[in-house]
Amino acid sequence: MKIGYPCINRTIGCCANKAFRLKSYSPEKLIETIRNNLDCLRKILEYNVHHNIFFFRISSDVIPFASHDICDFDWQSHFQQEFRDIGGYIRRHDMRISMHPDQFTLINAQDAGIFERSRRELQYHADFLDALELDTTAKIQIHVGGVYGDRSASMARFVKRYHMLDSFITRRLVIENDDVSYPLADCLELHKDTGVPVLYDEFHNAVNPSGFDSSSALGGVSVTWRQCDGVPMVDYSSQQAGAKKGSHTWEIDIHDFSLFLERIKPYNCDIMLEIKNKEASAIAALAVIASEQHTGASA
DNA sequence: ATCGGTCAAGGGGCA
DNA sequence: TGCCCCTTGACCGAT
Repeated sequence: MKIGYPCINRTIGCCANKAFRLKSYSPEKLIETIRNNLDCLRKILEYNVHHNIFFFRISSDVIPFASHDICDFDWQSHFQQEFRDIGGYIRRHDMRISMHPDQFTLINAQDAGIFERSRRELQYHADFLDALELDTTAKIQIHVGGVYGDRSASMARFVKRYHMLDSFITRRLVIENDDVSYPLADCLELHKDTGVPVLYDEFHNAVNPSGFDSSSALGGVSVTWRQCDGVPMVDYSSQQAGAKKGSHTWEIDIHDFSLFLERIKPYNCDIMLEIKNKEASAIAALAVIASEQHTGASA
């Protein structure tokens, strides 16, 4: 079991997801920004290894505007050496990597143009992971998409569109139960029609449930990940006290996390902590696991 | 130097 | 239909 955090490190003082406004786009600015982001990504990964954190979500913004019309820059060739170095570092340390395109990536969109832009965005993410020469256990996670007033039609459209995607995308694609539209039961249904692995989000399942507790959810998703997909990825967060329902907590609740681990004990998975203080919570979570293993060994 | 509205991209919920 | 919210942090123009 690996523990990870998404995109940003708050300790080391650099930013691997630096972007800029479309209005101020220039090829020079793009190159400079990518160089900064890759340098920082490398530093974050080194920090992670040093702290036994072997799961990381890489920001989609490392290459700003990568799938936008304005960008015709061949970043793969220009930064080939940097990608090889970083990819080699990831593989040497057996790190697990995910990426998460944002909410505008909708493969079940009614509009063909939105689908096409989403397809290009997914292509960028797949190209990125390919440039790092990572195997198919490195995943791209997306939500199912919009409901558009007709859930079954929109799920059918997801299946149809999924089958239109090239295999170099689908071999990395996984879907995640979301907090508003498509709960876990729908994702498992879509797995049946597509074979897409399902990434279980514990917090979304609490906010938008569909009859699964943590344990049965893990049981359900575990069989959707094949050998070539790696062990299931799981997103974990908890509610920020006093904030709007669905707000991610600032700091991991160690007690709640321990209970979660206990409930999913029979299953192996890699856990992504979607918690705002990032690496601090990952380190705290690792301490919990270490102490429980110690307790278990001496019991 | 600091503040805060706004940022490529959509959709959902509510009035 | 139209408006505001989302998740999120940082850009960048206004002051």
